[in-house]
Amino acid sequence: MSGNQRQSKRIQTRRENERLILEAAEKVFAEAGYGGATMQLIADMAGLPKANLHYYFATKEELYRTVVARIFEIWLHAAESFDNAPGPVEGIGAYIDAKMEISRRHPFGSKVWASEVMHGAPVIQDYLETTLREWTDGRIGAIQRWIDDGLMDPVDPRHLLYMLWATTQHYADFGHQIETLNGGAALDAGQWAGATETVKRIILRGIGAREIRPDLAK
Amino acid sequence: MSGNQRQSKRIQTRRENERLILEAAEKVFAEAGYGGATMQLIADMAGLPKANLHYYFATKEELYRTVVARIFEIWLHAAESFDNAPGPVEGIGAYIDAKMEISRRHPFGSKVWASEVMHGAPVIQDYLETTLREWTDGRIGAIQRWIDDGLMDPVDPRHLLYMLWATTQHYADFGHQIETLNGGAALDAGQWAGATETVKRIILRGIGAREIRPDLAK
DNA sequence: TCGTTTTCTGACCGTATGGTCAAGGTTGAG
DNA sequence: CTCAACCTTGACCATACGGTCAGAAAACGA
Repeated sequence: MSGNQRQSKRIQTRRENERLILEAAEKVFAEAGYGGATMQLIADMAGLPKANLHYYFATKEELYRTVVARIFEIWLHAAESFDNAPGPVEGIGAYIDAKMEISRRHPFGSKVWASEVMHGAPVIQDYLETTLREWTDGRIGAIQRWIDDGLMDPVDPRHLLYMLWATTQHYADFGHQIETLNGGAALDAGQWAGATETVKRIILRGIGAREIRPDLAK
Repeated sequence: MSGNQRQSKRIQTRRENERLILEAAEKVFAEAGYGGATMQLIADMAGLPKANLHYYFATKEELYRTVVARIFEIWLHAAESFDNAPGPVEGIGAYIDAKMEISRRHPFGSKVWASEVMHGAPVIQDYLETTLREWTDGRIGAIQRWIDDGLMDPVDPRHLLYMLWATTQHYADFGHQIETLNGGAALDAGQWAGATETVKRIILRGIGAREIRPDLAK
């Protein structure tokens, strides 16, 4: 209860409002698209007057950029699960787990990202050409090393990555379709686990991923 | 050169204009989203005055509905390749071929469909609940029969279908990202073939699909 | 307490959009 | 040729949107 770390009320309010706005914006951009989203709708959902949004974010595009950048951060963080794995079973398995978890917990963010890329990545083209390309090249190298080490079949690493992205993100981006085909109900915890297991199993078996067996190592 | 099948000029012009409008609309809706698309932009791309669009399609929404319905037709047609296949190798293989071909030849349509579903399917919810659900249930039955006949591993057919949709449509919907990671160039014919083969191989192997061997049949 | 900085907000503005309309042009059957 | 049905289009309209702004309110340092 002491005064340690007490934030000034100004900073506290600023953070809280920015959070409210960004969460509302993420949802509205995801559900209506950039063109269909209106500042008024975002303001209403955040519980703030529209003019207040423009106080924190000068323009609609700036707000959108901030939303997309935050999503990219989450994406990058999940990508770390790929690293430092001894083989494809651990690395790709953990990556699928992480990306399925993102689809489940951040469906709006995933949709905003998908929408952005589908429309030609007008605001994050530079991310694609720098950070994403570097990350991709690095992971391609890792996969190739696993292939060379005989830990999996020789599969084009690039297309394998695309498959991983596609299958995991599908559960967020096409969640509405999946929900409809599920009788109108969202997937429950067990169904999410089943989806994750099925995806992991098909892909790991499909690439002929082999467990590392230390007893066979020289 | 005879007059057989000569269309009256009126009908001819009507068809041509509707085609021009629908093609332009598909592209604009795909690139800008429903909210971002404007009738003026579509009109310019079709080479017609805006008022003329409203003569053929009363409202923006009606034009959009028509575009989406056309895409669904293509989708359904490709789905036929699943049928009458003796086993998963032929059925799923042909389906992947067909869907990859759609992604390649109709990227705009695929994006419009994806966008529509991502936004909660406001105009095609009835399709999802009727035609798509029936088609899906039928295919789930076919897959289950293959499993029962020992032609593939016991895999949840539902998630397998989602994987097929996700991986194939990804090449259209996320084509811009793939292009960027491909050094800024669209996939050439060889790369498309490589993608198709990789997807087919990983999935068919992943589900343990076995060729039918007539010599082993009773 | 006082003055300054930051935050908040209703009212307002210019513009772009979906849609309308009336008048003129074109086509084709009788 | 005639006339009705159909097609085309520039000009127009109401609305909704992103963005602005002046002034009130709150927070803060001294």
